[in-house]
Amino acid sequence: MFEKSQVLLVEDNNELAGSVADYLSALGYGVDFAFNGAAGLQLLEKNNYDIVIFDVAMPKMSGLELCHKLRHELFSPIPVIFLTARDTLEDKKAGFQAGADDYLVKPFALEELHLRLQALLSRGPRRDIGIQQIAGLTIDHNQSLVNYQGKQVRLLSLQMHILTILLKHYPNVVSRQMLEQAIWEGSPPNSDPLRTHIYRLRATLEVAFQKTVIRTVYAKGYQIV
DNA sequence: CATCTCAGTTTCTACCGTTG
DNA sequence: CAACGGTAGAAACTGAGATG
Repeated sequence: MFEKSQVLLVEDNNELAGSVADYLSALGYGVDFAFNGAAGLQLLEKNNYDIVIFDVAMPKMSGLELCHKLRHELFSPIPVIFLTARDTLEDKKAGFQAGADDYLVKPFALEELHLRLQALLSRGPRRDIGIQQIAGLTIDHNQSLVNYQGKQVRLLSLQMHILTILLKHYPNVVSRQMLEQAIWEGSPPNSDPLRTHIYRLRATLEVAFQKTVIRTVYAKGYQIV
């Protein structure tokens, strides 16, 4: 059985978004919408997609910025196609540098978009994205694996999330408040589960690597050492 | 040194997806 | 559909550091 491919379309032009979505839905894709980059990012954080289509020029957050965040903050290997009215070499270069896999200049034939989608989907997720080397650790964000001197552990998703946030701010201290905000967004739980998660994350890393990875800075927060 | 606050640890429980 | 295992959150207890 075929799984139907989930597509995220981030495009601020209603008319174009509508026609692309209708076309792709008719072909059997599952299509989600966002009308600006910020909304697109929220959907990307929440759901899983097989491929994303970004308009380059959008309010709130441009496609370039969104793509950059997708690659460097979410460490997502999802294939990305840019749609844009600009067709200079510089524009294309900026797109690929932001992490795009393909680039389609408007106006375009819907069939061409479909062909490019198929080509990218057949290649699957990118393998060069999501590997981070920092503080002596090698982190594979796609598989939630952490390596240190040849030793490897797999982390739970929430543990990985915490580690990712700490690494993002390395070598600075991240406050507990900031972590809670990042993990639970608007509604952090009443009790203090962050304690437990930090504790377990530490235990996991220290058992595996025989090394202190997370240091507590009293009343300030946590930092990677 | 007494007290308070912050952090670490452990245990229990609820929830959810998987499996037989 | 029940049993099971994995995961996350709540709560209680312990210990360490700050503060006056």
